[in-house]
Amino acid sequence: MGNRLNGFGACSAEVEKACPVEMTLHIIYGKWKGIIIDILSHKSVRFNELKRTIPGITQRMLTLQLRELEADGVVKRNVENTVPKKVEYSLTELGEKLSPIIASMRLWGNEYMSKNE
Amino acid sequence: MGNRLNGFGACSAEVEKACPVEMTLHIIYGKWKGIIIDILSHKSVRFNELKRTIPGITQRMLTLQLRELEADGVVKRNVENTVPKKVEYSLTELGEKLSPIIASMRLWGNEYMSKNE
DNA sequence: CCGTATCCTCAATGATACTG
DNA sequence: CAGTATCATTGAGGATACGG
Repeated sequence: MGNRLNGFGACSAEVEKACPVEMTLHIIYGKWKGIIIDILSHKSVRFNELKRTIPGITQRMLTLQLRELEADGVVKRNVENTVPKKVEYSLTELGEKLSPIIASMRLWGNEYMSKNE
Repeated sequence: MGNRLNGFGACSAEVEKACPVEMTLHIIYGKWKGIIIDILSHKSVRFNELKRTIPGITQRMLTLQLRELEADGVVKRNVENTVPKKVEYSLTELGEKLSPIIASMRLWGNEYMSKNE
C-alpha cells in the first residue's frame, strides 16, 4: 500500500521475470525524471540551467527528483565551492545506459503520435 | 496541475524532442501497467487469469488500468458472450511494439539489481 | 546560485460491497 | 466471470517563503 510500483521483494514465481522491469519503471517514475534524464544524457548541466530548460518545474520538485535519481545511482552531483556556488548534474555510467530506453520510448511515442492525428 | 506528466501541448522549443518520451512514459504510467503489458505480450489473457497472475491487484484497479490502456490503443478487449462471460485481453499491434522497450528495461533492471547487492 | 521548510491540494490507489 | 459503485486514504506534486 502506498508503493507506486509493486512486487520488488514480493514477486510471485509467475511474475518474477517482470521485477527488473518494475524496478526500472520505478526509477524513471516521477513527473520530471524522464525529461531530466533525457536532458542530462551525455552532458553536465547546472541546477538553474535545468530549471530554465524544464518549463513549469519548481525548485522544490527539481531538487527532489534529482535527489531521488542520485540515490538510485543514476545521477551524479558535482559541487564546486566557488561563490556563487556551482552545482553540476550529470548521468552516472549506469544512468547513461538508460539512454537507449529513452530513445526507444521516443521512437514509439513518435509512432503513437503520428497515428493519433 | 495534477498531470502526472508534463508538457504534451506546451513543450518549449528546448524540450520539444522529449515530448514523445513523455507521451510513452505517460501511457505506461500506472502502478500495474508495466506488468500488465509484460504479461499480455504475445498472448491473450482472460480477466481473472490476469487478476490471479498479478498478486495484490484489486478488480477495480485491474479494470481501470485495462480501460486506460485500451483507450490509449495499447490493449484490445475481446468479449465472447458465452455463459459465463469470457473476456480476453491482448496487446494491439501498437502495444506489441512496446515489447522492446519492456525488454530493454528488463535488461537495465537486471544490471541495476546485480550492482546493488 | 542552490537549495530547504511549510503548508496544501488532488488524483491515484485501495477496501469493500454489490451485480448482470 | 467480469465487472461497477462507494467511500476512504495517502503521498506525489505544487505554491510560497526563507536561508547559506
